Amino acid sequence: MKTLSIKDIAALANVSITTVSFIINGKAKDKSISDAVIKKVEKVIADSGYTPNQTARSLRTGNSYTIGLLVEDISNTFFAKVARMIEDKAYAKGYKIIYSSTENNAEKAKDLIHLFKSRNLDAYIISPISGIESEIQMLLNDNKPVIFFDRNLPAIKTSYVGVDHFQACYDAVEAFIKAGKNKIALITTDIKVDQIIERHTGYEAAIADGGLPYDENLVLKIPFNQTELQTISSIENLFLSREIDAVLFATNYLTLSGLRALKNIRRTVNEGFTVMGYDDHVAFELHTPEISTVQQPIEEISESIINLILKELSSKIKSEKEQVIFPATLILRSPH
Amino acid sequence: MKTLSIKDIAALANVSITTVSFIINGKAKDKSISDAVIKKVEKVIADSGYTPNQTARSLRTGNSYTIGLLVEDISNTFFAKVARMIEDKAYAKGYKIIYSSTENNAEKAKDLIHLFKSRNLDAYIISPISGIESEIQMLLNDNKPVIFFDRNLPAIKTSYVGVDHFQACYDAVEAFIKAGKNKIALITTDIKVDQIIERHTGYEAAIADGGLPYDENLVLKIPFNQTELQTISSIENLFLSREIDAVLFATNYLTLSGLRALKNIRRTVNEGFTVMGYDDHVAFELHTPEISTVQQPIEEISESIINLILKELSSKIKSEKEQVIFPATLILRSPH
DNA sequence: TTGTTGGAGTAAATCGTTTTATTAATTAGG
DNA sequence: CCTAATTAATAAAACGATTTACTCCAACAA
Repeated sequence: MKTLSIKDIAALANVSITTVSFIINGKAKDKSISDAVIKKVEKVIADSGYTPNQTARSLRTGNSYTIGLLVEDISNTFFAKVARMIEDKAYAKGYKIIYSSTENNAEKAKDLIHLFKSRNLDAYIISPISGIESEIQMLLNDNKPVIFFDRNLPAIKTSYVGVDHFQACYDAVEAFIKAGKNKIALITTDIKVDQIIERHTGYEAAIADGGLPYDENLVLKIPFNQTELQTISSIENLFLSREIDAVLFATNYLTLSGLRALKNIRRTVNEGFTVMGYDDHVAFELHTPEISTVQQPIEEISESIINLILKELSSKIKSEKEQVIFPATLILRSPH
Repeated sequence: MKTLSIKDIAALANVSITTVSFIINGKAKDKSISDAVIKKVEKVIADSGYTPNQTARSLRTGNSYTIGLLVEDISNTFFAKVARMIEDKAYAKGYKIIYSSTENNAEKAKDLIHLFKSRNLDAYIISPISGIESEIQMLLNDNKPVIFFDRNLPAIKTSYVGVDHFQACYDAVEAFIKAGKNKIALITTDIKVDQIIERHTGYEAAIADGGLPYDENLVLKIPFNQTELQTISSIENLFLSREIDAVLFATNYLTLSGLRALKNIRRTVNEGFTVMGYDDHVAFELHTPEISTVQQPIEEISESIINLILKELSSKIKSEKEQVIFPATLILRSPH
């Protein structure tokens, strides 16, 4: 039994294709189709289990009820959680998600954007990397909503949902200082995007405001493309070579590498050596002792993203771009 | 500047649409198009940055170079990792992934399958639940490859990639017994699928073979739809009310709940009370002491899934269905 | 000379919808 | 009674590709 088309339904109901189409799309009243015909066609559709071919629809109308999600790595817990929440909310409105991981590689990202474009996606949710500006601009010229999150591309004028990382890091360091720490390390990456740089400047500002000297030996910038083993050993090295009483990690995966490093060198977290992670992770909570962390409000972020998209999609006129910045929350656990 | 169509390319190159299509699809030689024309058209395409509209292609050819992935929850680390690996391998072959989470809800899953079908997906990777048999059969009748993984649906004859959970649990319990344990608990869920039931029978068999009495009070079946807080308290209850010297968890998330429960009741894992988790998780490795676990070979599973799909897609004739079962590995950590 | 073959390319049908005209029949207005 | 407006429905074009079936011409054989 091959799948039915609108033609078959029209034949079965003894009406024209047009009539069926109007009924499917809820335009029957508008186009003054009689109630009797509506009922008849609806019955045929229900009995046959017909569903319209989305591809044909998409070709004709130019939209696909599909939203593209482009992140660095979908298996990263932060992105996976955002993906899940976005999916839920999109599903409720009849939208599906198609995703890909850019691996922080501009070439791959550009390629993916072209692929997405050729599929008539209705909107894009992107955690961008520099080097893809012109493809993003292409999407915007196409009048497709593009929402950045997690990271921004200042050269592009589009909506952005993010977190105030400056303040988050400032608060984290300030908490350390209030707890009497004065040899505070920062472990971050060398990726040159605002959202990472802000974390560094937040750290610097809090150090300065706390009256501590800025010691560049306490700041470790991990090269992005290095293996985790290399990262762990750089961190071990820092911990063994410098006197440190508190450490702030600037990303989730660096925190995990840091905890591995601590385990390797058998240094325990306690009143004399406290740790602050970034983004929450079950491992922080189950760690002994529990690990404090800077928590991004994932649910709010996801909700905000999907709301912005739905707003843009539903308004005919070009809606203006918004910048939504959420505060992060300090989750302070045991020794702090 | 609106996007170009094959028509525009044909006009720019002064040839017919047909010729352009043949060239794009590498059929030029076959259809005896002259080298000069091929070169000319290729130049026009390169200069204009034209990419064929995938939706139109899909409508005409009936396939979409898109694979659907349906799992219980994409934010679960196991599924997120599988998703990522599948995505990588699919991308290398020009396929994209579209995913959704079923939330273990048959109605939602059926709905999603219809949605997917109306989008002409080329193949489906599904961690199934019972109640969706007829929709799966519909896909198979349509001649679309469907690969089950993680869970199977015995009523449906299609390829399955999974793990020998019976043996995994048998081995885990056997290891406990060899270490001198004799009050071994099992914490599992009440979902009635083979892959969960096997874990129980593996446990039972090892208990029996080890000469221990089967004590049903040591087996806790957590209802699927209960909140995590409820789960944690049931587990605490078990630990407090029974004398237990070892515990095997049957799923990843139950292990995490179990570790939370242990933390709450301040019971530490040591020689007298050992724990075995399911699926690996950073939290197990960073736990103090480290938590042993039953590890599914995620990379092999993903690779196997994608290979099966590509094989089915490339062979014109109906390829036969395969059952691929991998062994799990016991990762034994500190006190064991 | 005629007929066949192969090379080089194209016109038109098709995929399954949506949407814009258009038609035919009925009703209302003057 | 004639025209205009409304109701109820449809035919056909369009979306952007792929693919089948042609055409046209030159070369070659008999």
